[in-house]
Amino acid sequence: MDHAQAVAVLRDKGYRLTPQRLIVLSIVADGAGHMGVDEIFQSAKTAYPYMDVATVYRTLHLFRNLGVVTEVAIGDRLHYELTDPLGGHHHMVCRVCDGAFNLSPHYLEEFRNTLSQEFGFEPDLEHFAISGVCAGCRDSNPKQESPAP
Amino acid sequence: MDHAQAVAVLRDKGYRLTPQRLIVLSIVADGAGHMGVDEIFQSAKTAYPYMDVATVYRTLHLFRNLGVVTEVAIGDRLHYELTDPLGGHHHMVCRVCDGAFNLSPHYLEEFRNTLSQEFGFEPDLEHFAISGVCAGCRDSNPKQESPAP
DNA sequence: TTTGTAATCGCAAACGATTGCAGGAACTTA
DNA sequence: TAAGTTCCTGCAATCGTTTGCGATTACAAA
Repeated sequence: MDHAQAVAVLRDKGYRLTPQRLIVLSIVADGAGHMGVDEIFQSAKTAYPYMDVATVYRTLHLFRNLGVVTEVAIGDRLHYELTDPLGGHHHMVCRVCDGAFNLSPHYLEEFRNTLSQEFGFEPDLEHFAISGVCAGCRDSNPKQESPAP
Repeated sequence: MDHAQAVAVLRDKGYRLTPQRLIVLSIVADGAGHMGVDEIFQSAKTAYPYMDVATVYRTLHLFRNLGVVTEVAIGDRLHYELTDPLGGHHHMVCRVCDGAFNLSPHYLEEFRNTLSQEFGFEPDLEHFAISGVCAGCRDSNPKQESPAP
């Protein structure tokens, strides 16, 4: 999905091409993946000072429902990026450094098949992030605060 | 984990046994799993009218960090239940009917091993819910609203 | 180009969740 | 049992996100 394709999707579905939507789209498209809402909002405000944060949220939700952007939970905040046309990738997010790493969907397919066959449950595995600790932080960082004295 | 064990954990770690904490603990222990915060708060307020919702949140987070309760995301709301002493189970949550179904951890172990071996990434798969559509809703409910005309 | 109309926006209020602070309560020690 | 200290609570302010509403604007049709 690129900028032009996204505009075509909006027009084809009958949604208006407002300056606000085009600005948000450009920001997400030009950003280097995983953009937070406030990051997008601040950037949009410099391009269009009357921009309201509610509009940013509404626009991102519209884009998400149209499949134009993909929503990724990093920590407890949602981030957005242009949808990967090849069926997408998943994310591994380190809870120590907040770094995000891409993961091929291949690794989840077997799990999906098991759930579907054993329980008849169809999981939404398209866009979700797996929390954990990355190799770098695991090897160097002593930070913890869980079930321990 | 039962009520008495939870109290022992609090005392052993040096946390105070306040009425508020004991009330929240009893409510979660007596509830039939997956209790929402407001559900817990309303119930606590009848037992102790001065109870504040901030205290409920602080108490639940403390219990979660101590491993006394398990936090489960259902929809976009967090729910709580006493931690399963057998290492816990996961949840499959239907996004149509919001029903929650337990899932043995066995189904995630293979996935965990793959991530650890291939990427050195240690995922937090202890307490998370898999969103999707359950067999009942899949077979009967026509509700949808995604990338379509 | 002008007009009509429904989609969309900005604003402000509201919501669930979190945090700072000062008073009060639980536990320890004597 | 009484006193001291630290933790914990209630309150209120705040944060990020969502929603209702009247005003504005993009687009279609004349």
